[in-house]
Amino acid sequence: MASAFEESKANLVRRWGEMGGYWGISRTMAEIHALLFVTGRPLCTDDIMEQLQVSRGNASMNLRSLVDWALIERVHKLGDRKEYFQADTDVWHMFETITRERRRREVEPIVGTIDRCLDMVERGGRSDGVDADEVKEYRRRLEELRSFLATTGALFELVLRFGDTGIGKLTRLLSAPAKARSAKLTRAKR
Amino acid sequence: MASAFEESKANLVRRWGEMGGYWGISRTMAEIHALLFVTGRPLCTDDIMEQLQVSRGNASMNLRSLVDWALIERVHKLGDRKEYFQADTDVWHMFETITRERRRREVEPIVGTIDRCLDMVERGGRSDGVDADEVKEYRRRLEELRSFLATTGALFELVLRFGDTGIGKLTRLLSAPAKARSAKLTRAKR
DNA sequence: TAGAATGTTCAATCAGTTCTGAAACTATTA
DNA sequence: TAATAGTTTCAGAACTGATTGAACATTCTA
Repeated sequence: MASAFEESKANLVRRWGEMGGYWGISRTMAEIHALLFVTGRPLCTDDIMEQLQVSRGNASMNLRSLVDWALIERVHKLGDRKEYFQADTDVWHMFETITRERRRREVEPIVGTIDRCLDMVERGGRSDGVDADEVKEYRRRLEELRSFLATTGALFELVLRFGDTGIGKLTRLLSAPAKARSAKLTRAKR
Repeated sequence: MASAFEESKANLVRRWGEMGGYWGISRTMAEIHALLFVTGRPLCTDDIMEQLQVSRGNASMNLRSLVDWALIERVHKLGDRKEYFQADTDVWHMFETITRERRRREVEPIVGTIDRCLDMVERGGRSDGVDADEVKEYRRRLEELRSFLATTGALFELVLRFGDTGIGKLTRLLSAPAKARSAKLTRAKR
């Protein structure tokens, strides 16, 4: 049973699962995703339960989350009542999906909080024995932070706009010596 | 006590702590970092214990981790035996530090695994009843994944090379209409 | 409609992490 | 060297989040 091929896949799944932990993704969710990613063809819940040794409930929950994240999709087979799942195999699309979702969940709330915090010191006015310079410095920091987050956001959108194949070009382009750039860049367009 | 300024800071610290959870960082570690970031001046262990209501042990451990991550540094005051800590307040530098560390811990192992997995199917040879096309497709996927990781790495280094202030320019530049670019870009250099 | 197959939910349990508090340790001063 | 001030370590407590498994819901088939 354990051909080199199978073992290779199993290895990757295991490692991917470990890494999932570092990301906010649960181990099992990451493993399921990896399994679907390496397998290529759609698998059903029972396949997953068997191959990863997890309970039905667990599989069901995590499959749902993955579908919510749009990292996998349900597929149906004619004449088969079971639901099958298959992973998005376009790595760049995966990246877009994950990053967008994470920005929404993690960056946006922070930006909101920063704005609210700036507001507070703004309208809070000159109170107590707070040093005016200290407040000014505080504001500067918050504004820098917000602008940083905005910039990474813009950068992200930009990278996506260059898309799937363009991005390799883009980096090669930008790391090329400045002189060579202008000509190439106008050709890259879109 | 609770001036608008204080409250504003406390808010930010709380939110930052919550977000820390999403990152692999523990809540307290994130809160300490936030506290130092918003406070600006160095604080000692007791300040932190009091303001965040955590135990000495907890504070000590997390301060150490933050120093390990190079997100804060120890400072000493003349005529005071206590250790003080202060946060790196350059947001871009923070970004560099964190991303570099995360790449090392999270991306590199995955790349290693991918290579090992590719090796396995390579030297494993034609075994059992495995479909040759399936293996080929599997290899394609792994290679795509590896190349994706390499590209993001390159992109990251690139962004850093543009540095602190240059990056804002870079994105504005690149999102500008293609025509306007060539002229500006040669000026941006470095 | 019964009953078989499949999917979902959720309370209880389990596993992994973080936190506390006190003891051990280190460095400094008198 | 003893007393003092500060820091680190660590065993267990508390907490958090993941997982199970059984009950429930749904859909299909005869």
